[in-house]
Amino acid sequence: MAIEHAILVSLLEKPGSGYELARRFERSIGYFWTASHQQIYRVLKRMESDGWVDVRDVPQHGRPDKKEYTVADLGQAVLSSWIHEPIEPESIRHDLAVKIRGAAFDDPAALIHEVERHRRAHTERLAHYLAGEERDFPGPGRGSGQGQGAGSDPGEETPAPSGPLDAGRELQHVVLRGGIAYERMTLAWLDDVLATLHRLAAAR
Amino acid sequence: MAIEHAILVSLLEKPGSGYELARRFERSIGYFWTASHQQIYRVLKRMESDGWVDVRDVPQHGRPDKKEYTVADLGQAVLSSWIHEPIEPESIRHDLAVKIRGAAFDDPAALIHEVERHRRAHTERLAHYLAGEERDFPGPGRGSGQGQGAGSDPGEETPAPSGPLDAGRELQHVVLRGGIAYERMTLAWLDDVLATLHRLAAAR
DNA sequence: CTTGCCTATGCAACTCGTTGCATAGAAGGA
DNA sequence: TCCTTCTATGCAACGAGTTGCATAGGCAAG
Repeated sequence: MAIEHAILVSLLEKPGSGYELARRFERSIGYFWTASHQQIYRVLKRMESDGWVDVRDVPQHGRPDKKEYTVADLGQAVLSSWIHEPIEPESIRHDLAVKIRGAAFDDPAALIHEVERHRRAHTERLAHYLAGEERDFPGPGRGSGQGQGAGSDPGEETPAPSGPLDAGRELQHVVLRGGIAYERMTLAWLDDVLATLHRLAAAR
Repeated sequence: MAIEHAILVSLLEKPGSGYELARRFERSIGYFWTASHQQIYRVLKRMESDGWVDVRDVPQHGRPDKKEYTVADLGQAVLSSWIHEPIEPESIRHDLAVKIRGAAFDDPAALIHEVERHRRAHTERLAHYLAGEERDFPGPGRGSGQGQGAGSDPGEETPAPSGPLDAGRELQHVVLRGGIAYERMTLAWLDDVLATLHRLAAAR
């Protein structure tokens, strides 16, 4: 009960075809949700027959036609009611943590390369997020610093360019800051893991 | 291809029944992996018929008999080869982030209670982890501080009580530190989200 | 000119995981 | 006494998600 909602949000932000959705799920939305194109096509078809979205055939020059999906009124309503119903705070599911605990019954040093590989991948992701932030949310106002929560002073309004309709942008930004904080935290933890593995290898 | 491995690790740390495994998955292992008892029973049965684990019937006084599972040689080998094969760095799948972006097309203020609820849940989890750390890993050495990575100086050996066989404990501790860092990061981010929502609500 | 990649959509088969239900004895509280 | 909770195991049905494959035109590099 959730890919539908992610698709609805993405289509509200910008209508598009199944293919385009699949690419978005590799990018901005995919930072916190993944889905393969097969799944997206299947779900879109169901959503269409349920009246959550509308389709429109768009011929293209030199490319296959695409079906552009838009959110229907019913889809809006479904999304709204989902937003209002509470969900369980989710727990992580981290393969690497299982491997680390399993390494106690194998050679811990053998994991060092794997952990370094993950570290590189997360470094890349962080750089990618930061580049996206620089591109889409420039300006000095509230950079994603230490993730210290930016205080909780809702009183002070941003003086100059506080447009009325950029709630969407603000919310996209806070989600992106979450991704950045997650990657930073993960990198620090992986350093901790590496130090521990090295210590164990040295003292074997 | 992973619950099997989590079960193998858990059984290596301590043999037990399906029921006991299910309870562990709500606790220590469940910090980074969840599984319902139905699934555990089903997988255990398959693992047994594949020769990865051995079963032993244990009669009990005043309670239903239980089947105690132990890891067989083949299971050890399977786990070892899994540990040595590389896995993809996983991405998160965070429902709340979808809701937050979706709130742009609904009332952002309506999310405040939900986010506060999540914040409470994560506060509890953090307290739970910290209590577990205090209990299982006391002593001053390397408390889970800012998650700053504890440096990367593998040269310095802990002088006094560096037992030879607590590789398992060390690895359990570093995984727990990961859970703690995750919860701290999440709490900071939720504060950021709350501040953003309040700002938007004030400027609506 | 062939090989491979990009756009674009989709089916079929399978595994993974959740939800709902069932059984059954013992212990403890209302 | 009845109701709930805990231990302990399990089936059946469904939904979610992955993997493999198929089609098909255009474009670019070797």
